[in-house]
Amino acid sequence: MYALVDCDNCYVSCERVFNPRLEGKAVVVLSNNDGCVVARSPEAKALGVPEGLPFYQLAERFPGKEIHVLSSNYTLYGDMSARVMSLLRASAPDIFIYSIDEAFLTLPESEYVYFNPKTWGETLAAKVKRWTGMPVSIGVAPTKTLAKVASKFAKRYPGYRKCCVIDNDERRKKALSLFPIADVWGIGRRTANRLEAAGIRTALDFTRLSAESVRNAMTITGLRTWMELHGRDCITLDHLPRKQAICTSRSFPKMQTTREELAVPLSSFAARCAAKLRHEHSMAQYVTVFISTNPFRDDLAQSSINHTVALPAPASSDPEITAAALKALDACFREGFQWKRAAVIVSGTVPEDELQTSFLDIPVELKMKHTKLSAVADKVNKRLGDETLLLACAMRATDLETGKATTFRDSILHARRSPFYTTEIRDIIEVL
DNA sequence: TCTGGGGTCCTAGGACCC
DNA sequence: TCTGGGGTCCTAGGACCC
Repeated sequence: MYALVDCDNCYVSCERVFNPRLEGKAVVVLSNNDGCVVARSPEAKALGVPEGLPFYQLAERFPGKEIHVLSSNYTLYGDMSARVMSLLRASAPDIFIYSIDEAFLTLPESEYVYFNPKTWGETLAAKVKRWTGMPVSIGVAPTKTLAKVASKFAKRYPGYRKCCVIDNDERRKKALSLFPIADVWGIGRRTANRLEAAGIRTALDFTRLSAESVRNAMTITGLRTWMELHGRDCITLDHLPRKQAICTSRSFPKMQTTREELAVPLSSFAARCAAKLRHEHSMAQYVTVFISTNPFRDDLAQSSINHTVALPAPASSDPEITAAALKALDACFREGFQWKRAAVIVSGTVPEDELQTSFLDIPVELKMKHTKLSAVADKVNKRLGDETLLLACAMRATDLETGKATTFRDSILHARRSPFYTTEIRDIIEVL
């Protein structure tokens, strides 16, 4: 059996833990640069605030409504998630963290005789809430797709006391008959529209199709979902392979026009990619830079360009990845456009310990130097915060008025961000 | 004026090889 | 008139997830 543990409105709940005034209110959290709505409280959902709504349209669309708006605070959400996950890890032998707000737990079959999943789930949800402040909903079922279904019921109906179990055929069919096909894990908007047009409205309707017709219309991935809904466990998530590509991309608060303006954020993205590679114990063979204009501005010339540079040998250090990214930028930069967004993508990853055997002709001493430098950078930045130590090319020239050099991160808008309650000593809540 | 970020998997079709 | 057979690898595009 699997248990899916899902944080309720994760980002909003993180904020409410430290700002209880937000309880019971319509609350939304915005994306980077305060661009659009990425999380909503149930009250905001009830008002009809759609996900992805551009922030500037919020006041137009919902005049006179009291909606609390917050910038996203990923430092806080990441830390709160780690707290929740550590409790889950202690409660089950096998855990797979699926996203910042979800984890699948595998429940040991051998203990079923003594094990009541319903009581176990209710107890776990209550403990997570009491210890971290985070409300979670738990679904227990023989497959991951059914566990997802169960968790939605646990979330929707308070009667379940935060845990819904689907453990026999009668319950499975009953649940699926009440479950819209569009809400099934693995069925996206496109497929849902097609199915609904064919009169398939619930998950139960879908399970009544033949395996063959599902396979023909939706390929092997659709068939897996179909089998999972029938109670056959066939989606494996453990042993996730090394990431094949790692991407860091951002929109700019203001459009950029010169090569120099783009070089600063791209240096920062490159170093971020390098750090992610090192975290995975990987090295990359290719570095791609991607720049694009603002597609919403019909009045401006549009362009979207990318260029890939092959590294002489697999790399994961800030200097090597950054140098390649700037080389790629030189190759794709064009004058006469207003660039709104850029990305660095590192790909062709190999495990870092394969380096020695496969690439004997590289300058080993230089490589060692980069490795040591990166290790120091990781240590400093972990302790004192991201980008405490960074390459000079990731900084804008010193501002003559303030005497300060700034980074790309300094330019990102987050006007309504909450304090770093759990990770910064100066931000710890004072009780007066 | 203002519109997010980061991944995975699958398939079809073309290039290429013998 | 007639134009093989079988395989791999790569890429682009679509669909999905959070």
